Amino acid sequence: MVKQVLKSFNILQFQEDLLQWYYANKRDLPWRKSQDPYRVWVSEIMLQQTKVDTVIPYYYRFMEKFPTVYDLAEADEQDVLKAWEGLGYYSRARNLQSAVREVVATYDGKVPDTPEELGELKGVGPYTKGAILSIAYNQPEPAVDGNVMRVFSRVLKIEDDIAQAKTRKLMEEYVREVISKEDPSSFNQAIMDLGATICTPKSPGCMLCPIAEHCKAYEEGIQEQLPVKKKAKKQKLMEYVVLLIKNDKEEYLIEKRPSNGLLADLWQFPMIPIAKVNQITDFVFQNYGVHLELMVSKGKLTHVFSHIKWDLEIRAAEAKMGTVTKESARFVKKYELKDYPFPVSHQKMMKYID
DNA sequence: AAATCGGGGCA
DNA sequence: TGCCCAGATTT
Repeated sequence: MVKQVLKSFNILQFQEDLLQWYYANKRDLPWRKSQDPYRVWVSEIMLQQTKVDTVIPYYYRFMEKFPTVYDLAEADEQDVLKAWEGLGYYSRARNLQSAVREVVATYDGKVPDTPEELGELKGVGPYTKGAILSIAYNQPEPAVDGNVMRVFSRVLKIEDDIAQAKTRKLMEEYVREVISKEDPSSFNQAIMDLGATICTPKSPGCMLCPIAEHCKAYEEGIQEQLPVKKKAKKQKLMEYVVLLIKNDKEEYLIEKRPSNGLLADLWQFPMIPIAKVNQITDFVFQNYGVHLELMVSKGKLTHVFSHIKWDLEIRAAEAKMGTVTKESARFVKKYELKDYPFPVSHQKMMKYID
């Protein structure tokens, strides 16, 4: 099947046209200044489901704080999460540190250069494994991300649903056949640059495309119809009251979220499910050991995740007595809040604090 | 195979 | 609003 599609495809000419364009037009990105596998690795984790422009400032700060695998391996998890604060998908940060510790312990601090060893590391899936092998170690391995699937679906007119897992495997087969054996690092990065700047999801710039003459979708004028992707289902609504609880020492009650699930290990102000809205003081006393006097509502805000939508009402409260009984909760001064990693939704609430 | 896991930018 | 983004892991 793969060979059949590629029968009428000039692989060598495609490689040359793509690479010539890349050598002349490649983006100047901070993680392209060296082939240090650790630097490549960090960049690839940060770039998962995240735009280049968003990553750049995080990447600079992270590499300054954790320049080598040893610095990251020895760091406190909370410091790593603080460096990741606002970037999202926080399990990436925890998995990265866990994997780096594995590299220090098992591979003497040297990032592995085989698919088998790399694939065993936490947070390193098929894409990241291929990206490290090709970009840092110059091996002709596929690194199939959203860009690659979009470009290849158009160039070869592949109409499979790219939301399905088996389609990624199919794409890897194509890339193995088409990838440059002389410069696989540049080849993979060239496809990504092309996907990010020319072969974009909407209104692709085919008139500027260096490989338009190889593109079956362009030939038929169906580039806007590809790739095929099943629609995502809409977010589930979750409603909470969020309490900004201040005690007589001008401290605020915060708690650490569980180490599994949504926003794992990040901190937040206490959230009360809307179903308990009529028993807030009881709920807080039972769960936190704190007696409350509820104050005015400070306003509402919404926060949208990939699969959940939070509707939040912000409510002030004063702690009257009692000691905090919840293990994961504590009162902290306003100026100490900056030392804890908070999700963006709770950063938005800081402005309601006196 | 489908659900989970964040946040920002864009039309 | 819905869609996409240099995806991986869990169910």
